[in-house]
Amino acid sequence: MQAAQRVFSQHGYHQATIRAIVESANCATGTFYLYFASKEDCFLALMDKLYGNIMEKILTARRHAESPAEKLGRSFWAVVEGLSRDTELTSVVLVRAAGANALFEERLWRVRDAFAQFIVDDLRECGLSANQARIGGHACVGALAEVVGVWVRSDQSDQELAEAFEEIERIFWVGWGLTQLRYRNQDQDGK
Amino acid sequence: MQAAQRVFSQHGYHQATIRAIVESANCATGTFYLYFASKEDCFLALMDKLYGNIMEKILTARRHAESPAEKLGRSFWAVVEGLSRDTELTSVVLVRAAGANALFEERLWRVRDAFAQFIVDDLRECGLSANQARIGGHACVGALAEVVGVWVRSDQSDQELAEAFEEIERIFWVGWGLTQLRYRNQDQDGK
Amino acid sequence: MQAAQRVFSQHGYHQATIRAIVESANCATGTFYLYFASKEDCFLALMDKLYGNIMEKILTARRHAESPAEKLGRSFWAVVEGLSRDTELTSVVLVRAAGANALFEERLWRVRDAFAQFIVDDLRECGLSANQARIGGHACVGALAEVVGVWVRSDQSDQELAEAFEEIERIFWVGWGLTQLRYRNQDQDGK
Amino acid sequence: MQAAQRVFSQHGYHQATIRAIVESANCATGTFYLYFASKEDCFLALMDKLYGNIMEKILTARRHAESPAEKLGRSFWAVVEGLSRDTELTSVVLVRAAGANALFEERLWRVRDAFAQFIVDDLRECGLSANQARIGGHACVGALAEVVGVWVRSDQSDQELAEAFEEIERIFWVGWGLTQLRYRNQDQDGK
DNA sequence: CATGAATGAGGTTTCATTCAT
DNA sequence: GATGAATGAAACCTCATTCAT
Repeated sequence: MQAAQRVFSQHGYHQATIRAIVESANCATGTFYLYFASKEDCFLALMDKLYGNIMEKILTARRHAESPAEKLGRSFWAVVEGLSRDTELTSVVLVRAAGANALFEERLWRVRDAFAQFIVDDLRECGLSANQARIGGHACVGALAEVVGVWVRSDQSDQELAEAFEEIERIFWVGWGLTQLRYRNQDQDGK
Repeated sequence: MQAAQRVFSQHGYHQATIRAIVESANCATGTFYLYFASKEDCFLALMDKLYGNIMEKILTARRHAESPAEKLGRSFWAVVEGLSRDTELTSVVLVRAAGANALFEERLWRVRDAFAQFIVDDLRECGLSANQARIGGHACVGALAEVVGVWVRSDQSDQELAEAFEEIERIFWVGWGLTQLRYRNQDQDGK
Repeated sequence: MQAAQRVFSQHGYHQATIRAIVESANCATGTFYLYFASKEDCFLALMDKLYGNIMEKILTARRHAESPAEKLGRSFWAVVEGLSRDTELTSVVLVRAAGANALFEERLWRVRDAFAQFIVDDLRECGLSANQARIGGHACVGALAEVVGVWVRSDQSDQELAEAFEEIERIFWVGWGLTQLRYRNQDQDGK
Repeated sequence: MQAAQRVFSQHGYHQATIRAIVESANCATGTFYLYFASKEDCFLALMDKLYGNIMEKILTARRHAESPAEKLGRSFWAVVEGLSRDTELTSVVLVRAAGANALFEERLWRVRDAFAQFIVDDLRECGLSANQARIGGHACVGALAEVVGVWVRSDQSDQELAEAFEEIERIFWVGWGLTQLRYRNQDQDGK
């Protein structure tokens, strides 16, 4: 029934009607309400699904990392993997959620802050100042989100998104004065 | 009558009602429609106001720049000035517009792309590869937008936003291998 | 200022806005209300203008008639003259008034009944039964109104309307068993 | 749900509110929109209902007619039957539709023209000139519509309408020089 | 006399949600 | 569990009318 994400992805939250969702899912209106308490709840479930996926990947990645720099690198690529898994879902959550609803917005920011906080913590452990770390965390999340937004709109391949992330990684690593450890390549090898 | 931005800023586009706007403006419903063709038109006017402001600042700044690097630096700070002039307006356009309406979204991306394009052009002139320039442009816009989003939510001072921009400037300049010329300081002195 | 009839004629009563009327009259909204108490009042004034014209013509025509049959014939042609004088006004009153407003409708019927009553009275004097006279009166008014409606829509010439009236006159006169006295020709000659 | 015709009949198109209609139908506002796309659509459905009824009766009547004169006579009485079936509906369509809306008006004229055309065709076949036939068709439709309008306003019995039609038939048949075949009587006998 | 910005009641329409079947 | 007809609150927008200038 999560093919509601198709409708949200195409029309956005407010333009999407329950009717369109259930038609897309080939079921009746009432059936929708067996699985979701409300339209809002359905959207939140989609948000949670994406963020759950990503957070899980991040946490797994970090468990296997031995240095702060490795944690940073692996977290970074965990996000890429999570976002590029399902373009539609990513589009819904990253692009359609923002101005739709106070609750979505709040949750969206909470998760972006959480992602940023991982980076901030790692940067601190890598020796950067509190200010540099804090700003760097948000800047990095913003940069990633923007290229994902561009990628989602333009229907580029996963490969192109990965290249963009590599360049962002390069910029930030150099900017932060870190030696780049290319965890991404190792991830790819492992696959 | 643009104190409609107050209501949009507080409630977002869809939750904002014409009634709330006119009550906030101490006028009648019909009066609103003397100045705006529709609710959508009103919101677009706010978007155009902010973007007009910023674009004007950028273009002015670029006219006085002599090197690509200077253009890049001055454009960067023009955006800061434009965004920090009016927190409420910035919040409306950057945060509330995204998922509200297909038209807003499209216009929002168009402007973000336009901003990114300035950076891309300058980076190309500075000798970076097409790919690096393109990705760098979007990444930079994303980083700036993110810290503005954080700033807007947290009611920090303009000074704190400026510091964040300085750090972002530093990261990207180093990441791009450019020598930083600190146009911002000169701008500030000039004021 | 009665060029309000232009707007009513083009758009009908409800679709016509005061704004359109005053723009067409090159004056301000307030000025409209110096001459008419309300939109309804303005429309009623147009109705009264047309019916006043016609009624006056009828009464004049009847004063010069010596026999019931002559009264009938002359009344008949007075209506034609009145209606064909100003196509636009005729269109407004005959076509646009009907379903627009209870008051218009009531007045419209009152006048049609008044016209019919002239015919009824004359037919009675010509010896027809009460029933025949009553039905004949209404039928005749209806027939005339219909061809006027067709004429108004099709922008035919006055001559064509006159021909249609002649044929209607012929049908009814024969149907009523009256010898036709061709008062119309005499009217035309007099002009 | 076509008891919306009750409200249209009482108040006319513009004065009739959806609220009044649904209150009269003892249902909710939304329910109205389950069955009609809009207020206009609802009114058009009523128009089509009446005209569909009448047209069907006419076509049936004409199929069983053997001579042009018989077709003419039978068509004539088919209209009477159709109009007198439901006073309210007739009142809505014939009286309330005219000036209410450009679309209604256009459709109203189209149907009146269609009715007139039947008569015109038959008259041609009966040997009348093109001009006589054309004018006669419209005049006849107008005469019928007028007496129906009077009848609707005065709450007379069906019998009185039928008598009026008989007299109109008589006038036009004599006026056209046709021998009257009294198809109506046969219809009535057959019932 | 003339103006036209301001008014605000009231209309149509949408759509998330419910609940009897 | 599944259905979908019914609900009705609430939103946007129009436009005849007023009145201070």
